[in-house]
Amino acid sequence: MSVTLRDVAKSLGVSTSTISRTLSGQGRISPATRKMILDRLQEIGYTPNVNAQRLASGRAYMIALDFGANPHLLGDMYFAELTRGVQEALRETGYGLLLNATGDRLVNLVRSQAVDGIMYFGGEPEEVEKIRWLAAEGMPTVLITHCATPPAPNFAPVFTDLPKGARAVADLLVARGHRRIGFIGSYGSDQVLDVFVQRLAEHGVALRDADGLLRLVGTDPDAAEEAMADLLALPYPPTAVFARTDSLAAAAIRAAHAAGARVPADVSVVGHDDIAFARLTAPALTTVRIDCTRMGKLATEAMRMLLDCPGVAIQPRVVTPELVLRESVADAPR
Amino acid sequence: MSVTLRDVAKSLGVSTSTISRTLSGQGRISPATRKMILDRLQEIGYTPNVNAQRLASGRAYMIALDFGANPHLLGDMYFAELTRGVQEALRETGYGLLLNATGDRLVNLVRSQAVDGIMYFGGEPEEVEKIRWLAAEGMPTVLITHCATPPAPNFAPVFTDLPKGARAVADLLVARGHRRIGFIGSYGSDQVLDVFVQRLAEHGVALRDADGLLRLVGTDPDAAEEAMADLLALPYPPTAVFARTDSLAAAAIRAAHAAGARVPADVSVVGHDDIAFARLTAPALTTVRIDCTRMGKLATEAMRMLLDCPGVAIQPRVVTPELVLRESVADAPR
DNA sequence: GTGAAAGCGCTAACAA
DNA sequence: TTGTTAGCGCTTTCAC
Repeated sequence: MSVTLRDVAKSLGVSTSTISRTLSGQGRISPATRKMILDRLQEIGYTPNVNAQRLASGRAYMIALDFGANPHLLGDMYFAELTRGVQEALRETGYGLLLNATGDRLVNLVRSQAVDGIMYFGGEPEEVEKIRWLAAEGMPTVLITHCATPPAPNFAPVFTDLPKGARAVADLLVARGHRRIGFIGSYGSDQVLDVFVQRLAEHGVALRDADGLLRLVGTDPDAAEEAMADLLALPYPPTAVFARTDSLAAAAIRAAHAAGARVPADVSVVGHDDIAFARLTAPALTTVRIDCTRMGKLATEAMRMLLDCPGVAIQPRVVTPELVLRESVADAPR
Repeated sequence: MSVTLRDVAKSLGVSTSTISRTLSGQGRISPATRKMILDRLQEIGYTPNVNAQRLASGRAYMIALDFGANPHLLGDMYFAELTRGVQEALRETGYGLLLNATGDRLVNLVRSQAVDGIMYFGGEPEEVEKIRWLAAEGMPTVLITHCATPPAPNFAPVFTDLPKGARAVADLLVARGHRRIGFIGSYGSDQVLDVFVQRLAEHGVALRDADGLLRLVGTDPDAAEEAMADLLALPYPPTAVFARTDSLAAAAIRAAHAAGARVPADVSVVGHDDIAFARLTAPALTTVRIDCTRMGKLATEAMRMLLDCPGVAIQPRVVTPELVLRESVADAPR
């Protein structure tokens, strides 16, 4: 078949272990032999069989990245950006990235030695619990999520400070003179919504479902368009609307146009996530930036800590959302 | 360490090979033992070591998906959708998906037995050549691209019929009465542009750089905004503009708004790719749909053919673009 | 600093 | 139909 370590060893007149050491950098070898081996290896064009390496060493040199059941809730952009961050962090580390191997049960991924650890992106309570259980079973896991979660042995969380972003939006809107504010998005309980409402309350602004200002439409842009139309048709319509995702915000802008309302002159719109498209709406979207690439990087770093320093306690890593001011917010019309 | 096949065999009173056969489905075993083994295995909770399997069988049960140097040219959405398609097709096949392992040289991926085959997404001539070379070297490869390419041993292309889409756009615009048409996007040579211009010519419509109607801005939305502004400032401005990507089209719409031109009443805009956001612009974008999820599926199917039936000639698979009519095109103003 | 040798856990001839 | 046995190609003690 292909050229093996033994073949090479024989042809170089050294033992397999010497070459193995040279390649791994482990154990001492004289600079001379080292150089000789490296040079000859280059010529010969030898490529180690990774499966043999994995079997012998008991390490997979592979990390799994798995997305929860709700990839759409969080959007494709999350996926792309997060993955990019992971890839960048993994580059030149010797680790491979195994994508979304669900279907295999997650447990088997580590048990079968297919991967050394699992990075999981998701936020449902049951998912979080599952991941923590994996960690408790001894598998290195990092959870990328939106809720603060304490670290644990073999477990490192990476999360966003969602409340901070929500507060920033509330502050911005109030500062711009808005008193009548609507919200579009989310299903049931949502940290962003909760904190947003609470912060508004602190400013003396009430955002009540009873006033028709709360439209829990989930993540469907069509529903968001309807919701926005409803909002604008209210006897006393909001002068600003906070949409839970940029897609919903874009839909809201569409609905505003359709209703003949100018954005932001008549109604301000704020999005959330800052996906690539947020700057391409007309007007460009003021939104809360979640740096997913960064999350991917942090997650990967955390995983490498878990792998390289087993037993060492890991600090949770948090990504701070950032308000991105663009064109879709103006002073409240008087 | 963990429980091995030998442990299990011993505890069941059978040989390792019997269990191995049961698990793989290869070779005959009596239904009775088969059932017994499966049941006990369930209880015991045995998980085979994949690296040992891979080493012993010489198969990696893993496929690489690699993106070329231009992930941005083709957009993150391509990435997300394509990957989704691949994942769906891979589900329950027993194959894993190794993402973007470049950094390792592609050749080593197969040589090191890390993967059984490589799916590559990219279109630069040198990339295509590289991939064909890999195939010639005996590595199963599928190329996902935009240019028709003949299949070869170990090589299967999956591509889009870009000319068809370009023609459809030309036909649409002309049918709607447009005679003065601009183009935004692309760097140098681009099949879409070439075919678009030619088709327009067949309709008796000239799209000439000399008239300032050709704006080769690459993929930068900001540049596209400028380009659109320029276009609209022309003494004799176009009544329709075809943008090479949806992002550029969105930028063009923004520029039109800024210039006080109504879309589509004053100027029609057509995009390309139909990314998720195309329906969220205001007005919603008429565009050319490229079904990336489908491409991912087809690519995966092709790869499995390559793997399961080595030596068998593979038909090239082509994805047909589809014109998606939305709101951004209207009859030419008179 | 280097080599010999014993596995890593499984698959797949080959026997039986 | 089932068991025996020899590897798969590498890492890693353990001597020297």
